Amino acid sequence: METTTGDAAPTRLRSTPSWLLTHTATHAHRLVAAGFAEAGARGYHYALLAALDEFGPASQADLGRRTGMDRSDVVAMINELAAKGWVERARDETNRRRNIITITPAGTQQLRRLDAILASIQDAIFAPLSADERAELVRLLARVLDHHTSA
Amino acid sequence: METTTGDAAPTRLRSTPSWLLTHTATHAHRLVAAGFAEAGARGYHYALLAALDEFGPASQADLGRRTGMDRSDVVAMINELAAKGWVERARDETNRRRNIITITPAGTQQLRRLDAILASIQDAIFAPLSADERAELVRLLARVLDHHTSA
DNA sequence: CAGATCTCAGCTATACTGAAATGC
DNA sequence: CGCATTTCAGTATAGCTGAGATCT
Repeated sequence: METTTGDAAPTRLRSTPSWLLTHTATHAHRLVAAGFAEAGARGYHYALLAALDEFGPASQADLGRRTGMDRSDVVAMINELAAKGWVERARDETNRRRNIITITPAGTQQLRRLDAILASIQDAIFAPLSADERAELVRLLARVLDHHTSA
Repeated sequence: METTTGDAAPTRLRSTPSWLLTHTATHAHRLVAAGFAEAGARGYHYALLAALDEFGPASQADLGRRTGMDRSDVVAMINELAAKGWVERARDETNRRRNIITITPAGTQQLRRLDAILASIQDAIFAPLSADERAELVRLLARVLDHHTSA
């Protein structure tokens, strides 16, 4: 049997935007996590590699701010990424409180692999939406997110 | 300092629908959980009370299917709801494997309280969207959810 | 000294699995 | 017997807190 079959949800829930949001997010998260797991990665890995690829070497605190991750989760994830050889951690000699995290060539390769995986999973998740609808969804969600982060 | 301030996220993340989805869901979830906590409740409580109110007395298995909750989480949450006097648990004598869960008058009252709390939190979460946009968001999310549940 | 950074230990909630007990 | 239901014990992950060590 599937996660949920038949039996409609209460209309109170189905008409509550945040309920729809958290439930679709749960389904999406499950699919993304499963896809990444086959490549030996997690969602957090992708977020960190993407930030390093786009903005260049950065401190762990910067990475946390960029990706919305907690400082202690960044520590743990950089440990994993470094163990797999996807990033390198070096002390910043100009400010010795900091580590400078750099993506390696192998890390860049892994990022490309994850890009491909993620793209196909997005298609699976949002299959019932047209390209225009998907873009509209992105626009609406980005507006809501900005409201809560740039406040 | 806030959860996230300044520092833009990588465009790879900001243009990935499922990333926007899970992050907005996280913010929404945090606000809802905080609001419900002040009333001594959780999101799970609301879902169960809403199902009981709309469909009448039901077994725990039914409630799980209606609300998308796991069977073992239903057990734990019904324990809490029963301890607070918001539902009653009785053995179904026509099928003694089952419990029949019934919402109490106090439970109905609590549901109304939570309705009011939830409505005001939705307004806070989706403040940057017009009524039309919010409705569009609900429509798009419902389509995606249906695709993954009624499959 | 205040404040930033990194790290570790540990907590909570969500979502889920496996297995046992009971009953149809 | 197979199957559904309830219950319990336990796991994994995300997100977060507090505290200490180090450095500016």
